[in-house]
Amino acid sequence: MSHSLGVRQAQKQKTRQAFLDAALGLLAEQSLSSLGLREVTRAVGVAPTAFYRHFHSTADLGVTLVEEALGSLHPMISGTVATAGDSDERIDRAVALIARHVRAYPAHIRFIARERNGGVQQVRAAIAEQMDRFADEVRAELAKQAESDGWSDDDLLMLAGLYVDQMLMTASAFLEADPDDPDEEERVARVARRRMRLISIGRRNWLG
Amino acid sequence: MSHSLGVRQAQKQKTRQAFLDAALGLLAEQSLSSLGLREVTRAVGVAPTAFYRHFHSTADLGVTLVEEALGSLHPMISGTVATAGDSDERIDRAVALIARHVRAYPAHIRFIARERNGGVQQVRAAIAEQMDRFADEVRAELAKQAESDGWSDDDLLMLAGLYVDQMLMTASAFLEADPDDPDEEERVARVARRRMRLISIGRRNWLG
DNA sequence: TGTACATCAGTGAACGCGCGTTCACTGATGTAC
DNA sequence: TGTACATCAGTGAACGCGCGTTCACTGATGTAC
Repeated sequence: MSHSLGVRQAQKQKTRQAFLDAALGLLAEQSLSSLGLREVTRAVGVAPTAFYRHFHSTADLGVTLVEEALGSLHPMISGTVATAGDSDERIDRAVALIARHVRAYPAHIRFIARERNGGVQQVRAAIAEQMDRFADEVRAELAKQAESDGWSDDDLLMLAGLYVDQMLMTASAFLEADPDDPDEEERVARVARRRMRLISIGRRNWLG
Repeated sequence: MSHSLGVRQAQKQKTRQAFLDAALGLLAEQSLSSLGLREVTRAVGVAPTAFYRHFHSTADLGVTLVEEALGSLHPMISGTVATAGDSDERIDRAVALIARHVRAYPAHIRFIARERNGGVQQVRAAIAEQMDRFADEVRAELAKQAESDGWSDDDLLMLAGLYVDQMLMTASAFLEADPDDPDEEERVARVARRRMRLISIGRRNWLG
C-alpha cells in the first residue's frame, strides 16, 4: 500500500496525538497553568525529553488543544444556529444538540470554559480569536434569515456574540450536571431553553 | 483608648489581610492552582511557615478570597439591577456602574471570572454558591418591579441568572479593554448596552 | 502596680521530592547511488 | 536489489532549583493574683 506519510512521520503524529489526549484527560481536574510536562509524558508513557520533539512548552500544547477543541465545537455551534429559530420546537432541538455534544466531548468543553479566562495568556488569546471567528460566522448565518431584515451588521454581531456566549455557558452548565441524574440535566436544559426563548423574543421585537 | 481587639489579634488580622492582598495581586497573572505558598509569603515578606498560622492551604486562601471578591461585587450587582429597567437611559447607567466597579476592583473581577471555571474544586463550589445567592437576590428584586406581573418565580430566577451572568461577562470584557484606550472601552460598553437592551425587550414581551 | 506564668504569631533550619531543561546517545527509518 | 550514509523520534542520566511541610524555637502580648 502507498502512504502519503512515511512510517516515521505516522509514528510521530501518533505520539503527538497521544500527548494531546493525555493532556486533555489530565486537564479535567486541573488547569493548564499547573499542568507539568513530566506529568504529561508519564501519562503517555515516554521519557520527559520526548515532549520537546513535539511542543516548546505546555503553553504551546495548550494552544494546539484550543484548535482541536474549538474544531469540535464548530459543528455544534453552526448546527445550533441553523436549528435555532424562534419556534419552541427548534429551540428544543438546539439545546438537545448542545447536550449531546457535551456528552460526546466533555473534556473539550471543560478545557475551553476553563482556559478562556485561565492563567495562560497565549491560550486565552487563541480562544478569544477563535470565539470571535465563531461569532462572525454566526453573524453571517443570522444575516441569511428573514428575521434579520432591517438589522445592521453591527447589531447582528452583537446578537451572534450573545448566542455564542450563551451556548458555551449552557454547555458548561451541562458539564456540572451529574450524568447519572437525568432530572438535573433536564433542569439545566429547561433554563437554557427559556433563556434562548427570551433572547429570541428580544430579537423578534428589536427595533420594533 | 479601648480596643475590642488586643494588639496581638489586630496584628494577626493585618498579616492575614496582607496575605489576601498579596495573593490577589499575584493572581492577576496566574491562576490559583499554580499559586505557591512560598510565593505568597515572599510577597508579604514573612517566613513560609507563617502561612499556616492563617490558612490550611492556598485553596483555603482562595475560598476566603471568594468571600472578599464577591462581597465587593454585591453592591455592583444590586445597584445594576435596581438601576436597570427598560429605558435606554437606565441601561446606560447600569453599564457605567459596571465599568466603574471594574476600574475600582479589577483584581476581584479577574479572580472570580478566572476561578469560576478554574482548577480548584473548593473555590469553584464557593463561587457557584455565591452566584446562586446573587441570582436569588436579583430574582427578589425583580419580583418587586411592575414589569414582573404574571411572571412565575421560576421564570424570574431564569431571568435573574441571565442578568448575573451577563454582568460578569460584561465586567470581564471591560477588563480586557486597554485602560488607556477609551475607544476600546466605549466599544465594550456599546455591546453590553445593546445586549442588555435586547434582554429587556425579551423580558417586556415574555408571554406577551 | 508588680510579678510569674501562659499563650501564640512568626522564625529559621532541615527534609525529601518532583520539576524543567541540557546533553550525548541509540537505533529504526529514509535516501542516494 | 544492495550498500553506505543521513536523519531524527525517543532515551536516560544528570543538573540545579524551588516547592510544601515538619519541628523546636523565640519573644512580645495577655492573664491571674
